[in-house]
Amino acid sequence: MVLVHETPASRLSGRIVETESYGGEEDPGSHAFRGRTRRNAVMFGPPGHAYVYRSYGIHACLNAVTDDTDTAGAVLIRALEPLDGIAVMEGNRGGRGLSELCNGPGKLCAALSIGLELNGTDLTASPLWIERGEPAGNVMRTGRIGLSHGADLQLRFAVADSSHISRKRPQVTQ
DNA sequence: GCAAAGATCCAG
DNA sequence: TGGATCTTTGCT
Repeated sequence: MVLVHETPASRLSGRIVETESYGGEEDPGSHAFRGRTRRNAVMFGPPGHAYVYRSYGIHACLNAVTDDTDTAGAVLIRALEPLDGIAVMEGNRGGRGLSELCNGPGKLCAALSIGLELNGTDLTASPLWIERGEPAGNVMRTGRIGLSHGADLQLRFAVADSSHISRKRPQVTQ
């Protein structure tokens, strides 16, 4: 799968190499765990929309809403392998190495100029969308990262041989 | 109204 | 290893 953000200046895209999935009230690690709130309202909306939230007051993180209306569920995009607009991404990220451009949820949003103004946008009718790319290679399944609850659930998926994922040797491999 | 924690990142 | 930095949330 390939994430594309078409900006007025350039086309920015990258192959999705790492994701985590989040559920609803049954998932203690999800923003939707305690029900619908102002921030996570998009997760309860129709699928195919972008859920962008602010993390630690500084970073933006991008999710794709997956479950049907009134059922919370989303996939967090955690890392990309840069494809189009690499020079622009390096500029957005302050001139980092290629493997440092998008190897984290906050980083890839900075690189692709994805901000909170894109929260709730329809991924099928906006400058931001996801399209089918080459099939992923060796996909490993591990525990989710950075959570204080539900981190033991094996809901993180990453391409094992990619050099663009956030962590090389995770806790558990399949 | 106030306090605390958070799906992170970077520098030292 | 800890600081930056600020919004959302829940409790008083």
